[in-house]
Amino acid sequence: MAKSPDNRITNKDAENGKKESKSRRSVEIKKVEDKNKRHVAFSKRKRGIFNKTAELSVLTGAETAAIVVLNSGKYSKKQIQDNEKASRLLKEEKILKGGKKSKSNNNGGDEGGCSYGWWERPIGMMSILEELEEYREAMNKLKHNVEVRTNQLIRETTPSDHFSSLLSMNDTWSPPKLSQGQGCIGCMGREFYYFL
Amino acid sequence: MAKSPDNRITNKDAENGKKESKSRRSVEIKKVEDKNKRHVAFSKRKRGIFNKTAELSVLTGAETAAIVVLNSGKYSKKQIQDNEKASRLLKEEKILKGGKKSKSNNNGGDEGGCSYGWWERPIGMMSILEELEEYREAMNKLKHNVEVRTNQLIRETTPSDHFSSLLSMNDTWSPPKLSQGQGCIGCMGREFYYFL
DNA sequence: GACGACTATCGATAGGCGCG
DNA sequence: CGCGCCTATCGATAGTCGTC
Repeated sequence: MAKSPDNRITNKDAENGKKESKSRRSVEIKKVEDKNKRHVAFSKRKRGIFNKTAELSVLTGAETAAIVVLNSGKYSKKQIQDNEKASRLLKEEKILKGGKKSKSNNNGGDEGGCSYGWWERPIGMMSILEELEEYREAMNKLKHNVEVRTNQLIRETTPSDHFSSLLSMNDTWSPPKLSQGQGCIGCMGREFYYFL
Repeated sequence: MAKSPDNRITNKDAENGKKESKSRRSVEIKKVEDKNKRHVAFSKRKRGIFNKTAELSVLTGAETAAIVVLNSGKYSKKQIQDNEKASRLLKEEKILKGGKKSKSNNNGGDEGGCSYGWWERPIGMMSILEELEEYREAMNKLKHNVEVRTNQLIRETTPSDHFSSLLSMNDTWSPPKLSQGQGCIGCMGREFYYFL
């Protein structure tokens, strides 16, 4: 911070207080209450995380996976208010193979049922992440997919390109299109994308 | 990042002239060959990803998990030996390493053969990520842990603080210290950190 | 309401450097 | 060698506007 060439815009010194400028300004890490803004942030940051995860995989050769599951308000509420209905709903959605136990003891309240983090929920309300076991097969399939495809693409393009296109198909399960990717497994909403 | 002002140096492709800037300069997303640099990048980026993942969880209330597994040389080799196909591939890999111009540096052993991404391996060489099933129980434990602890801390501090401390304990399993966290599950090497 | 595009900023991080 | 700290930059993204 000592020296800075004047060739850059350094008008940051102008104000001390964190007010609002037109764009980003030191975002506090706390639940975004505005549903719309929250969803926008979710989309943007989700993409960012997938990119980062993919990049790490490429750069270091490590196995990386990012899993992001956004509990829709509707879903959460159903789960909270009536676990039986929730179970049925889940089955209808063909997301869960079998019913998971769920307790109905919690606060509810928030429009998204996200008033507190998923890690804080009672054990009875199994996290979606805990269903990972069921996805093992899917992962194998995905791996096979990748193997067959020999996705050379990944080496010629930046991960960002892949993901920006993949991420644009919002919340839709598209098995045949999952050939490209970056060693990243992404889950959005109740749907799962397999980027690898 | 589509377009950039003209006052910036936009050398994305085929830039032979080394920009002598002291710090970061448009890092190309490809395997970092230098082992030391790669590991540094791994540490830094891993931390960054965990932070991001944690932040997303807090901001949107989504369930998020980041899994990063750096293949240690030992493990990879052992795993390879246990599989016929893999074994054969190992030879192939070594040949590849020798033949490739990129590997002429200093690493005879590298990190157990990471010359190509884990997602490219044959199915026989099961990915570490595919062992996720085994971690389900651990995840439950972790969840219980968090539930009991009622980690209020997460709401008063930035995720970064938690993680910087947690990440400092490199590759050591520390169950009792995992109470705080950020809805993020991290795996490093053969050890697993449960940040939630 | 959701998304894409743009812009101004903030945050992440590649290089360095020093320590143990 | 690995890690922490520093600094100069680059990349991610909060706000905003325009479309559908």
